[in-house]
Amino acid sequence: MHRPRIVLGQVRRHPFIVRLDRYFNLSDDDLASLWGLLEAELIVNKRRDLVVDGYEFRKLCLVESGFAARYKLLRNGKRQIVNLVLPGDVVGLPGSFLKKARYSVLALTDLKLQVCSVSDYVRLCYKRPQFGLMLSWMAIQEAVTCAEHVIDTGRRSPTERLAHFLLEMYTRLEMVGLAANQSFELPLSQEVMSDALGLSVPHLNRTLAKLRIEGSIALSNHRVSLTDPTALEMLGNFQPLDLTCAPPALAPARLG
Amino acid sequence: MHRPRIVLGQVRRHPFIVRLDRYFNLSDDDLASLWGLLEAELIVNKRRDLVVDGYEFRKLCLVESGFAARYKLLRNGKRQIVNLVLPGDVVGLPGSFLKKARYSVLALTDLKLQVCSVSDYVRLCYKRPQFGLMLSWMAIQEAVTCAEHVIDTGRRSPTERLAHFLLEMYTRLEMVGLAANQSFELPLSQEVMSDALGLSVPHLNRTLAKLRIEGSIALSNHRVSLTDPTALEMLGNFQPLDLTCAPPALAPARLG
DNA sequence: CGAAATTTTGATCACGTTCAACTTCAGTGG
DNA sequence: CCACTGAAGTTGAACGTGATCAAAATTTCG
Repeated sequence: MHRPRIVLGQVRRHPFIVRLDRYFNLSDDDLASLWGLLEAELIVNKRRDLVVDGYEFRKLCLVESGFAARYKLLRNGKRQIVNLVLPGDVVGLPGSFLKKARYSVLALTDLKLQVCSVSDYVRLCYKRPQFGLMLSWMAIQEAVTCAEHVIDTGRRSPTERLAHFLLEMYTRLEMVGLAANQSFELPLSQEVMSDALGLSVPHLNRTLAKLRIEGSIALSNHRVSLTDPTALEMLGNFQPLDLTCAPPALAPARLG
Repeated sequence: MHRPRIVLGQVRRHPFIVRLDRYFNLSDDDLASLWGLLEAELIVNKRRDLVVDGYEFRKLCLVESGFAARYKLLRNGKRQIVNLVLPGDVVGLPGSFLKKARYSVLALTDLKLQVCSVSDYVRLCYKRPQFGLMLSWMAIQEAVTCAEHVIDTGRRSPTERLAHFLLEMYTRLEMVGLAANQSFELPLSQEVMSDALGLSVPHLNRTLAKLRIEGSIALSNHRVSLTDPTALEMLGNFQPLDLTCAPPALAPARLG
């Protein structure tokens, strides 16, 4: 089987690695091990379902570029988006660890992915324990993002929710170099946003308009500008996600 | 320092171990390693905050018995409960992996806990990689529970939410032997439930009454009986959480 | 037993949904 | 280039749900 040569310099620019490297100081060796697992590079077209609720899925897909949504369709016909998947995120976390996926994942734009199998990854975890910890870190990040989302939909007013959402998008995109100067590209329809925030489309639209009129944000095409971040932070009560750095591999205790 | 002798038979009955053992076949050796990390056994009284939003927390506390709530207090005075912590769950996941905790954890009943430090645990992960995977599994479970909670608060009607919630409680408690025959002890005030489900107390009360009148549930003191589980499952669209079992430690590929 | 917390009930009202129409825009083919 | 089409965004009016506030009933606990 032919394996392309791995160019570490390029790998280090991959948004997933950029994100991980904040918490783990990845050695060239680590990168080589991880990239050695990859089975395929995949392009998925907009509107395609990547993961389907109810079916087994056993891959981890590192998102190099593009947006996706993890969602659930309910009996009553409504849709709830559980989380947006941005560049640097992983598709298949948590779905690949369940006997059958509970959510579907939909490509909101064209997507470029690197794919590896879960079993290969887990095997690597046994050989190099730091990879197990990386998985934990990713899952914890996922859990916290989700927890914040519970608070959004549970107890925040529509305006607060939207403010929080936009700030979350900004910081998550900024982490991977896709946002700067209080401004970023957000290729989501209002229907997607409303299903993420648990609002109706008309009400989301009005809420968006409200923030625009107040001068807190500006929109053009799909570019969002946070023109009054302070006001938004006040509204949304947003706190950036600050995971600790993982302790280094070698136990500092009991040096022999 | 005095360490109590570890009685493995007892450890195996600990709800946390019971829960983990479904996914990992824990050897006596694993149990000994894990129990060797424990620093203290702790009793926390009802109404005490175990973790406080905004403060550093670096412990993992295995809940042997009792109920707690992970919650956030918002600017507007409202409270959202992100997740209920049941016997077998871990307090400090995810809080201990953040620079500062983002949520508080409140004891809803008296609590009995086994405590270990995060850095000790992580150190163990490097020595025995399966512990890193266990942490991943726990975090993934957390993420999925939370995701389900997003759907609840986002797109389910109050009745659906409550049905889903009661079924979730039943299955989580059943996993650790605290529920059977469609019936279980749930020592939560209606205020707690309403803050978990994002409803007002009066409305939760009415919703509870509705399910009672329809004959789907019965309540006495704090014992819940699911008298018509089928109806509830229909309403709540509940799916039990079925994590995969972790692959075994030894890679089946390339035996040398 | 008395005090406090919790549960239950009722009345009112605001917010956000729903449904429908209309506008704007992007893409396509005549 | 414009007409056509379908998707996405915007606006309006009416309705219903669930919040809010208040008070009563009940339970719990010191």
